[in-house]
Amino acid sequence: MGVKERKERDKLEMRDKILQSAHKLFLEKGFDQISLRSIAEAIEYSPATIYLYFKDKNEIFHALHQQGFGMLNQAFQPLTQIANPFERLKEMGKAYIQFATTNPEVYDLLFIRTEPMEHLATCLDDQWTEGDRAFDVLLQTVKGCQQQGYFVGLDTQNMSMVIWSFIHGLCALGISKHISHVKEARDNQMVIDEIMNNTYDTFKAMLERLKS
Amino acid sequence: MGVKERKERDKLEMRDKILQSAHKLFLEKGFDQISLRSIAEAIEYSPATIYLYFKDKNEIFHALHQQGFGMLNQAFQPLTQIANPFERLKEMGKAYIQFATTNPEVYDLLFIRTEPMEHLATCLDDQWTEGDRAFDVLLQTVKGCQQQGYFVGLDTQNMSMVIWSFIHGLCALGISKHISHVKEARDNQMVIDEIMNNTYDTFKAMLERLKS
DNA sequence: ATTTAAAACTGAACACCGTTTATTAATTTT
DNA sequence: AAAATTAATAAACGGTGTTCAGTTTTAAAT
Repeated sequence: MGVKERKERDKLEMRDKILQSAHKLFLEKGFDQISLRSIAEAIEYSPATIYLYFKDKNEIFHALHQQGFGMLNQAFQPLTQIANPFERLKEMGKAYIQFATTNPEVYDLLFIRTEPMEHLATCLDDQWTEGDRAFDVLLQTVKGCQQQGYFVGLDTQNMSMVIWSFIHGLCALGISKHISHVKEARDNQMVIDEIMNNTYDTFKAMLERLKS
Repeated sequence: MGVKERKERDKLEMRDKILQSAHKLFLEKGFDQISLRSIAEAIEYSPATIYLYFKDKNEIFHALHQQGFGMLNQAFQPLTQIANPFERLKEMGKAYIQFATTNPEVYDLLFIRTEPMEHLATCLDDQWTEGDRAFDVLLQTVKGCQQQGYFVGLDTQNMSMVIWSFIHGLCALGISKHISHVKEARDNQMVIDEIMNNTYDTFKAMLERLKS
């Protein structure tokens, strides 16, 4: 009777087991240190077995990608409470940076690595729904700010892109070890965080001045 | 007599030959499609030979990294002619975006990939001189802008970081195929360029407003 | 000119990687 | 109990970066 159902459950369980192991290895060793073989070993199955549940490695990473977006959305959840759009915008940036610095590998997967995007492009149903949704949240917030006199005369979409570009650029540089110039010190994570915070504070100060 | 000198010349020539082949393959096939074996084949030597001239693959990429900075500096060369710092700043951004979109693989190597930075970290003499220098150019330009009434009251270094973060973020998103939301269209390079230009125009408009 | 020392180069191997296929083992259906 | 279906795997394929014991080429010394 319920044998078919059980099999489906088993299938999903196995998928999940694979993903969990992948996620764990991913956090421990970073993106390009994970191999199908290491995942297979972790779940105590042969490497070939994984191919019964996933088309290829990219599909696994795409699944992790979606999972990562779940984490990001969760981090953004509390912000919906903030009624004032400009305050919300500022807190969004803070939360975004916080997310990126505490989950650098995940951020890398979500916004820097091209593999998940490339896999997406092969999916026929080619669209980055998670990305679209997240960007729309930003868009609405910016629109709210404009209704309160910020950024007037500037296109909402372009302004949102400016903000996203800045925040992403800051996080990307921070994560990828490309901030070393700013002489204060080198390679010390504490210091990099400090630079990122200072930079973000300055950006906020800029935005403040754009109120008419 | 001059045999030692000739040998040294030969050694450098070989290094250069390897680098040239690497650079060519790099432009043709992209970063992670280059293998030492393909480089070896291109120069018609055995893979093992390469290890007589480079410690490992990362050292090759670090050399390409430096070479890429040479290209970037060259692209920035004409800008020194522009006396007005704010005009120069705006053209710098334009040139930077131009460079990134026409040489995406090089940009990727210079500012996104972590491998060259990681190799650098193992170099004892650990410092990113090329990066430092380029950032200093930006810093001086921002300082010039401030002397003309722009961004007053904002820290020069932080302001420079804001600008670099924005431009880098824009380029990184453009290159890495993460711009697809902005609904106008999908995956069309023309459109991505357009979005980048619009975003940059908006950023410039923002900066314009920050004159006291 | 011949031997010797050194430098340049390479074939073959090692330990990995993602992926495919033929085969075996387990389970469900008949 | 037999047949059919499903699940799992061992083994192989073609690829990767890297190492090292040898060979070949070159220069120096005799």
